[in-house]
Amino acid sequence: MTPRDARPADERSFLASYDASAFPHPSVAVDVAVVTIEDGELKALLVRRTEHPHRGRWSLPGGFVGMRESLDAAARRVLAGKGGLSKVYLEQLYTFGAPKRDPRTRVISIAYYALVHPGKLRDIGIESDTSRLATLQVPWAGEEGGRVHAVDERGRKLPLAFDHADMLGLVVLRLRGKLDYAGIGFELLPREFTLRQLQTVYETILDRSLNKDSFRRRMLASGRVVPTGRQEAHVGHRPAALYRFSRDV
Amino acid sequence: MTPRDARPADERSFLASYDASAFPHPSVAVDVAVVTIEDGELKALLVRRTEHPHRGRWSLPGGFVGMRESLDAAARRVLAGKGGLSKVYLEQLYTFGAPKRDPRTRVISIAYYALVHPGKLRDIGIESDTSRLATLQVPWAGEEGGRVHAVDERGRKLPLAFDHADMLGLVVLRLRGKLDYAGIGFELLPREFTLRQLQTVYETILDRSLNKDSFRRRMLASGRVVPTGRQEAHVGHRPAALYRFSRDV
DNA sequence: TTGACAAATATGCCTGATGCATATATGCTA
DNA sequence: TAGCATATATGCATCAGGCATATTTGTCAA
Repeated sequence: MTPRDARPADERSFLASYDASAFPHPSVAVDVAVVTIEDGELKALLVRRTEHPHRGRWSLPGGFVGMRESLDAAARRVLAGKGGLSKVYLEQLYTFGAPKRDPRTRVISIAYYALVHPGKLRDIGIESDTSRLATLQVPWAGEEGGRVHAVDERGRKLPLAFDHADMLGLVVLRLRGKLDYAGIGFELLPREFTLRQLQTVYETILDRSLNKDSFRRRMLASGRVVPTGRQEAHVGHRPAALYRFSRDV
Repeated sequence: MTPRDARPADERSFLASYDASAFPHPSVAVDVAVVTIEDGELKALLVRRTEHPHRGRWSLPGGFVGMRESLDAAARRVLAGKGGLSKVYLEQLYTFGAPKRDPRTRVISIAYYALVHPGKLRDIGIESDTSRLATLQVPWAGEEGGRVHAVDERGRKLPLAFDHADMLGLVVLRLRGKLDYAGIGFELLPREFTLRQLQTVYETILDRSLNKDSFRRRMLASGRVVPTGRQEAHVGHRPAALYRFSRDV
């Protein structure tokens, strides 16, 4: 939509008929869930809040949307601010707009999620006092009070600010839904990977074990996975062949 | 996100550290695609714009989001304004925020889609000078210039305002993706329906024909379709059994 | 140098779902 | 009351997924 439909449709100029300052506008922000898989666990990048509200809690990195900036551009700017994450898979997730989600003023937030493989994330030195990679604990699907928890390396729950737990919960559901459909699994792996690594990504996202043989057959038959001719080295057993993702079909 | 992360984290009160009037905010609107299936065609409710910009073009019904109103509530309010569409399936689709999508000022629009069966829509008297049910012509998936067209009953293209063609395109993709997964097909049918009607819904959304026997077996085996014991009447051939949707698996 | 190891890779079979063809049932209409 | 058009039922071939078993191959330790 755009003009106020309820307005009398007389012949004033469109500038006169739409006065942006005539009523208050909400603030618009983006929040970005940077997700990776490490040691068979889903993890997300969290930053500690240093200001009210929810001071001391953990939140997704975010920022306000500039007046001349697209939503995607705002999300990429937030990513760039977090140590140079560029060229990563980024997709809009959902828009959160409960009137009281921020106690200060009305803030509507467009949530995004980015997928990175753990090596890339560790390279840019994420862990610090105000930034960490938190493990996502996903309760059983549809379970009562099935909210996603973020925990530290010792399993202690990290308190999340605002509705960011809802955002992370939606990320998990979206990943499960798009896993087969789109090439999401590959975004969480380095450029070359073994089928075992790919299966671990699938099993982590789906939170269930998969049949090894049929997984292998299905992936090879899909044509989205092509052998590079190389194989792993120094793994203490027969090395697996390395594959890469093929976008075409 | 919420506070300005770049701000110095000193000890001023949070009210002082966040001045909503210090920088301009975009307008926030919702647009709702009311979708139905009639005569084996996907159709959407369009309204004719009576003001600039895109005066005379067709657009999705929409409205601005109130400062104390959730996004879902805003979308339902828009629906209620269109002749009393309540209790319909409504789901957030995607948020469109290109800086120039509205030439007047920055407007960020959260697109929704609603699913209705055609009887319900016809009952409330949709067709008029400024409102109509337009057929969606969906080009072959991934085809060059694969934009969705809205056409009138004679097949003439209706010009769409803003990025509303993109919105309708996304609706179609979303419907295809969620068709098997969620109970979307049933929202486009009356409370009791035949398996043939359900198959037509599936074929219309997927834009391909399905095997009748396996479709029937699959639906009955899914447990989401239960017989009511009743059957159609006066159809000029053997009447089909009537079924209804069962939410519990 | 060689054998044990651990996981990758290969092969075969069973089962269930889907595609397809054919046969039968049934309310409506002329 | 016969014919019609479509629903419903049954049988079979094909294919993908689940599962078990056998073989292959770098690594590491004796």
